[in-house]
Amino acid sequence: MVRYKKSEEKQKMILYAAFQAVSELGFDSVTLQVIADYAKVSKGVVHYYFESKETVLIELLKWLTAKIYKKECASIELEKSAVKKLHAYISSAFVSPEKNRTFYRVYLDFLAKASRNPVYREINQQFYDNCNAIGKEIIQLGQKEGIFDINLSAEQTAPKIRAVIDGYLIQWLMMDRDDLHKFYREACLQTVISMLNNSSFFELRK
Amino acid sequence: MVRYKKSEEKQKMILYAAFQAVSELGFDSVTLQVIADYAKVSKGVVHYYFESKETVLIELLKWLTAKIYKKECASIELEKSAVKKLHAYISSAFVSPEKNRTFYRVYLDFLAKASRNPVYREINQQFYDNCNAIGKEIIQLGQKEGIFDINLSAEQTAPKIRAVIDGYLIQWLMMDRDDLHKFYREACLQTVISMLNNSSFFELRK
Amino acid sequence: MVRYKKSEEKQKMILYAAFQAVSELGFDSVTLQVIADYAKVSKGVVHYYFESKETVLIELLKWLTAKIYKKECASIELEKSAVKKLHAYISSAFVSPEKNRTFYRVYLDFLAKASRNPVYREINQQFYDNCNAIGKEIIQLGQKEGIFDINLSAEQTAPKIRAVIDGYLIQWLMMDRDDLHKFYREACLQTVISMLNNSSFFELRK
Amino acid sequence: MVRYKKSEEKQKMILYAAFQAVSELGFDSVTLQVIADYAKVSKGVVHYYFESKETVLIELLKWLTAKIYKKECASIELEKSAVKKLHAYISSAFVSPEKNRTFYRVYLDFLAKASRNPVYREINQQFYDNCNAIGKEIIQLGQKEGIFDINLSAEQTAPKIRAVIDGYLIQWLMMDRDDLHKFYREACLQTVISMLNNSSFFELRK
DNA sequence: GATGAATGAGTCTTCATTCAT
DNA sequence: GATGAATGAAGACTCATTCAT
Repeated sequence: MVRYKKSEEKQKMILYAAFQAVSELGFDSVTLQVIADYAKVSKGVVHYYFESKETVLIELLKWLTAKIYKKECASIELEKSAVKKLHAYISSAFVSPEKNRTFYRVYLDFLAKASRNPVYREINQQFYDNCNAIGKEIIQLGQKEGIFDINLSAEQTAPKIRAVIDGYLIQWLMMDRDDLHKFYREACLQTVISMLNNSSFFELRK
Repeated sequence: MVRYKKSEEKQKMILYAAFQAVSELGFDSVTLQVIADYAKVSKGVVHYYFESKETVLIELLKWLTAKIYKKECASIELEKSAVKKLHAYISSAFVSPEKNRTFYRVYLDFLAKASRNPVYREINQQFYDNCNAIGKEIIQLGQKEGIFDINLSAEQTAPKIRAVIDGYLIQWLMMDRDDLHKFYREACLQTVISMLNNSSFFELRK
Repeated sequence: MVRYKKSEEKQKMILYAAFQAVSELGFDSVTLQVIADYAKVSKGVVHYYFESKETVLIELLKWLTAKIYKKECASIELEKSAVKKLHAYISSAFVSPEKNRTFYRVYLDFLAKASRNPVYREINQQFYDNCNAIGKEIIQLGQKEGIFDINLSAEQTAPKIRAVIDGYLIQWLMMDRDDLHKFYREACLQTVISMLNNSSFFELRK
Repeated sequence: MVRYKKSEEKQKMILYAAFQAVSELGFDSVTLQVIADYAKVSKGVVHYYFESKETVLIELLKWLTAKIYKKECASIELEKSAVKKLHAYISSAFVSPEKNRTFYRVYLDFLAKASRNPVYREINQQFYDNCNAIGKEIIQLGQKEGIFDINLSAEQTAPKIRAVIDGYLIQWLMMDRDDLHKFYREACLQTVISMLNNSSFFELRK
């Protein structure tokens, strides 16, 4: 069957509607009817553009992680120094309470699914890989600049940055306090920087 | 009363069955029939002990987080120094690939729900508070011992420890590689220690 | 899952309701809701007793063909001579306009399905085999009695009897004229008898 | 008009596509999309040439039975004697395993529908009438030739020929064995001949 | 003439919940 | 206390039909 042919635009529209719907209601509670309602189309249209509900969700997550990654890329590209790039990266991750809430709600549903389903895990792995590429770039630049510990393996350290970002953002989401968003962003930045600066210190004192 | 006791035991049994079931299948896919099957009781029994499916899940998460917390408490109590307590705490959090997988799958489902539902959020907050109490105790002890940065607010820093632990464990879960479990535990420990040691450094260089 | 345990009676009731429903509306138009309505139970009950709609239909056809066969068996057992048994067999097949209509409508749906689906074909083959056993018995008895052509292979001739019966009953059904039922029964009987008597004649004149 | 002609051709094409589709999938499973796919046209075209799905099916069956009848007519016209015409008729009915399978699958679906729906029954009646005209012609010729029982009413006997043909072909279809096709054709021929030869015998011995 | 996007009614199926035994 | 039969609401999915282009 020839699908996806013409209106890729409409597909995107449906995905965005699904994103809003999932964010507000959660994976379990989102029905195709709800997605259709959010997209202001009939139920049949969703099926017309996507084979199944599962497909909608999978495409949603591909689209979403790709979008996040692109934004992060764009924001670090504007900066030159490692520290500024790191700032930019983390600021991009902590974009705003509203957007973080919307995204991380969906992302948590996604992670929960990914913990059991290889298809979702694969998509997340792609996201991780992309984020790690960013992390690696920043670490290596910082090492060249002499401000990050030269002994760190960029390869092994990059994932840790993402782990810390996600850890903080998830906790922030759970706190349900928008006013703490800035605090969490700073905390995250601090933790990452201390991680990149001081592993040698840690080794000495261990 | 003996009867009451027996009831309580059976309740626990059902909760444990629900835990296994949710871990394997996820919140969405778990039905009361499945829980009953895991518990080797009839479907009616589950309803006999719990008002509704929702109640089962809520009780499950109360029980689960309480259990995790107790284990963590027990493990740090055995140690005297701050560093050893921290080790014990993190080792307790990174108990084993199998147990971490089982727990964090459920916990992710839980967090996803909690991001929208105040009831679940409340339960998680209790868990966070408990964990933060542990964190605070360790930080303050370390500060007394002179090995942790004295300028850190224990109150504000304790949550960060949990954020880092969860961040690492979630990423580990996504990697689906049991052999990396140890690596993630060490990375987590390093990050936490560098966080506690070096905030002054960070301040200086910023 | 433990199904089919207790109320086999209710299963039969649902099958009978399905039989009536299919006969009146046809396979395509019969929904589980319709079957439930005919059985005067809720829609869920049908699913409780049968895995799927397909299962209902398959069981229906097993049950139906078994029932027809049993009746035919019972009717020929009462007779002693080959001709009388043949009469009984065909009379049993041409039981009454109402019952023939009800059964053959369903049976035609069944045959249509069986022409493409091995599962249904298998069930029909069982029915054919049973009918052929009846035919064989009659033919061999008639040959012993000296009234049927001794040169006929009972094995090869028995299926022909059923083919002729079905051919006539299907045509009768299409005519939609109850008053012709008797005529078709007699025509069927004649054709079968001439088939059993005269193959030698045919050979001679060919 | 050329336009009209083109239309007619396309209609035939769609009907033929529908025929193939129904034969392979059955009435229930055939959708307009499937028919369109088989005909290599868009879904809209089918609706352009036919009012509704039902119309497609009805026209299909008219077209199909007319086609079969024409072929049978053509084949008996080539022969002179009654026996040869009968041979030709039955050979035409038993044209080949492939074609019989294709046709009788559809025809069974058709009969199943006809058993409840007067519209389809009407079309089939037309087919029966046509077939009976052939049968009558053969019988009367045979009676003139002195090889068929002169006491037979051609009017009443002709339908029986078709009943026997259909009975055998349906059973053959159910056996799913192409190698038996020839056997069933011969058996059908024998049965019809014995039917036409020997009714007087039957009367005598009854 | 032809296309295929859009609609929404209708179907199967699942499952939490109720309740008679 | 315990069971599992019964219910029916709700969801995913299909598909004939319509209609703008």
